[in-house]
Amino acid sequence: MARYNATESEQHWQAVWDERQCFVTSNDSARPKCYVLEMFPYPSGRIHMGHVRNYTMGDVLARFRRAQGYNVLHPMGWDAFGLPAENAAREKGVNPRDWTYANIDAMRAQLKQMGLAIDWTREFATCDPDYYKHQQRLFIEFYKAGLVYRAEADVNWDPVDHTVLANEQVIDGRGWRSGAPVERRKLSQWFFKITAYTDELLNALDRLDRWPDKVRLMQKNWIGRSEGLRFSFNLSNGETVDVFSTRPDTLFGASFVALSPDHPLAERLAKHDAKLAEFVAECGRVGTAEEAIETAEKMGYDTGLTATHPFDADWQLPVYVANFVLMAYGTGAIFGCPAHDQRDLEFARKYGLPVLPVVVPESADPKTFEIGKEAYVGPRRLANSRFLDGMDVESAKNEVAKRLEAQGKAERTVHYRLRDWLVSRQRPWGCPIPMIRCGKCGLVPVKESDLPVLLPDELQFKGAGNPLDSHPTWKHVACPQCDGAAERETDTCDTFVDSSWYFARFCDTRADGPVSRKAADYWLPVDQYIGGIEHAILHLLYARFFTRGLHRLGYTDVDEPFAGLFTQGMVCHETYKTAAGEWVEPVDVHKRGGHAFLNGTDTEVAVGHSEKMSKSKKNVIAPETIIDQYGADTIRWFMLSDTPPERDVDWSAEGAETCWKFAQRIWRLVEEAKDLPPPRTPVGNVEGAALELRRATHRAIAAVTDDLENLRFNRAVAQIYTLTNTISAADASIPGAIRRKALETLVLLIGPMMPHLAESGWQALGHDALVVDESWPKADPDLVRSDSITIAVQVNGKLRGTMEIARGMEKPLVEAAALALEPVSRALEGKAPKRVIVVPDRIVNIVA
RNA sequence: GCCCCUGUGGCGGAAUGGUAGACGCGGCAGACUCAAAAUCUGUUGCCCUCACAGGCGUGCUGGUUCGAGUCCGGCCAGGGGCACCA
Repeated sequence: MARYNATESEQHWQAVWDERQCFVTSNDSARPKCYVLEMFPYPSGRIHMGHVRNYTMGDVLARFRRAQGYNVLHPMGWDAFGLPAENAAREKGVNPRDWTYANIDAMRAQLKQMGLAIDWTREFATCDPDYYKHQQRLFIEFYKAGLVYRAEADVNWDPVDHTVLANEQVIDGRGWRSGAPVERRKLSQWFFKITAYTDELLNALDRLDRWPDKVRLMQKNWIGRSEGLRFSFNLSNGETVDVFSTRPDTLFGASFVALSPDHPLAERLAKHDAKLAEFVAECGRVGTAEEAIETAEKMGYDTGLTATHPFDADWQLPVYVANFVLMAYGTGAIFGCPAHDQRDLEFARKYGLPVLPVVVPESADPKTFEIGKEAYVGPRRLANSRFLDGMDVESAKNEVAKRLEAQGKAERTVHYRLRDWLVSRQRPWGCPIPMIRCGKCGLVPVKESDLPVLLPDELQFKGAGNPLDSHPTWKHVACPQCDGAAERETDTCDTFVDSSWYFARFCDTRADGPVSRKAADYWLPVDQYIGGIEHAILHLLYARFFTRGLHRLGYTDVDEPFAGLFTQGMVCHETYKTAAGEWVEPVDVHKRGGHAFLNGTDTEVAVGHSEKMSKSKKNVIAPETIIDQYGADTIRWFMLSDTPPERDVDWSAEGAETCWKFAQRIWRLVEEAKDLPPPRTPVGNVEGAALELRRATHRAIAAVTDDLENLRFNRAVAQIYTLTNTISAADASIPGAIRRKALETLVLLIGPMMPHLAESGWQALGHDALVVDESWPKADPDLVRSDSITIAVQVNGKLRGTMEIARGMEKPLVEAAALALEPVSRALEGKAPKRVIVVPDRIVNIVA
């Protein structure tokens, strides 16, 4: 019997699918649509296991939906702008464009080897002028619609990548790519007005019911809505200062007012107060890095001013400038209530300010309750608060708001953590921002007829700074309005802009405008989006915002780009380290008796935790080596087996071997079944073992279908193993036609997961058509549920036996049968049962 | 610090409040083989037992229930997100 030759078979079927254009998708079909999308890759040069896992899942779903009769859109493209190309340019002297397109060619070939059911006619890269010209047009349209603006702001400066970063791109005070501590700089930059949609982005999360709760929660926290009261204090110098508080109920516990060092009032006061100026300057020097913030002590400067308590004209509070008050949140000023806010407490202790509890826990006595090192932030009753005494926190908040509003001093407001999206990057390998700065006319968009603003062919990467800025001619242009000498914007778009609308472009990649309304109406939203959890905030939030922008501009009717989201886990692998502490690659390691050694030696290496595959830990397995050895179907099967798709999976050589053996096993079954009579051959009455095989087949169809619908690939795999075992065990007593039918069903069921093997098997079984053109098998409900079932019999909740009964058997009969069981009477020890609970077709529990 | 998630055999993991451990890996025993690989068959949570029969088991601890891996409370451990956001 010939072994299954995966390499040969896979090349063959990929060529066949290609020739017959099996996966080229029409925008015009009577079939229901299904848009399946995986997050498109950055063209680093080669695919990694994370890609394999991601694209396998999407491919299974795309093929499954296709077989179910959907018109499936499953495209692929390249997130092709970004820093690695610039780094390659700097290190190797290549052109970033050439480097990028060469990488795309290499990765496309690798993806094709995986046998993905992708419509390659829709492929594009974000660095294609034909893509970014539309992005430039969108930028201008967003600008005209008031969704883009330029402003001076404190920005996050990455000193290694020499660019500014969005808030979302600062992780623990460090740049998301470089890992360098981010510095604060005041610069004039371009922003997308994502805050125009804050409420919508927040509220719509509730309707994204096919998104993971975790991602929705992360976005919710990121947007960070808090309701509170904004009100003003009268100051001793005749001015007023606005503060924002979510806890106005604690107003009688106030012991100071604090301004941010960046507050306009603080800056004004500093002009006449050298010590204050020095204090403000020092606050500015403390970085935003995590350590800096954690270790930074609460520091304040007493301005000498006082603020009058809103409810007591005789009550004066000192006004400080304090380093822990952020200008960017709320009003940049607070009232400090040390008893009920940890930061205020630390500040008050340091500067000897009063700490008066005004909310007291139920268990405590208001007269003796004291605050120690921890502020009390719990619920219960107001105390020491005049007209608020005895109220609960919520009522007190309302009462304060009501009274201050009546005085015209306050307003109930909502504040958010979310800031506008800073999109300018001082990088040359990105989509040029299509704006021109004219001395006379100010900021002027590039004329539509002048789009695209193309990147120059050659860029000089010598020295620091943006090569677009230092290019001899590129930035010098005539003003589109006055025709005078003007300069181009040399900043480019954050690459997250590129990925914020690519899914809409896929709907019609030949559209004259950025997005074809007709195609978008047909395809959007994406039915199932699949990618890594690391994009839970950045990419997914930006894409949600951008889709709203597209809606406003009339390109689409939808607000939410991704109706279904699935976040897959990472691919991990064991790590190996020598005694000297150097990482060792898995290919250089072999295992013997539970220990690992360097190949060809007896030098033991330490086996470390399984971690995400990374170059630095040298625990990367290149997918192409696995595909070369076992074929794409094996690696695909591995990615689907055992581990639930949302969890991290451990790659293992043994596991890959197992998957390969399973492919061979299927092939053996096919070879053995070749000469069996076709499934339609009359077999007379089907009963006994033959009926059981038929039932097992239909149960498998039902189960696999249900599991694939819900992306439970690991369970679908288990169901397929079960059916395979049943088919293997079926002997010659079962009519050949029924055995053959079972096997053919198995071949169709593995179609989405191991598509090449399925085609080979289908062909070997005598079919002329392709599996990709076959319909998904349908389970017969009558065969899925059997007539007799095995139910459990418990005594006092303990299993004492099982019995096989007819489905739907009447309760009294079931009860009698259960009581007649020998283990039951033994457990009862002659006692009469107190009560018998019969759950039809499920269980009997006898209470003794 | 705040918020969230997860704890099940040697391992990956199954299990609408109803027979815990499906399926896979690994182990053990056997068949085939001169032998090995591959393949096939059986077996495999732990304890006691020759066996039958028992007992114990889903991080710990209470509770709800005829019945809890699943629901509720408290703890412990691991992971993730946010982090001077008033």
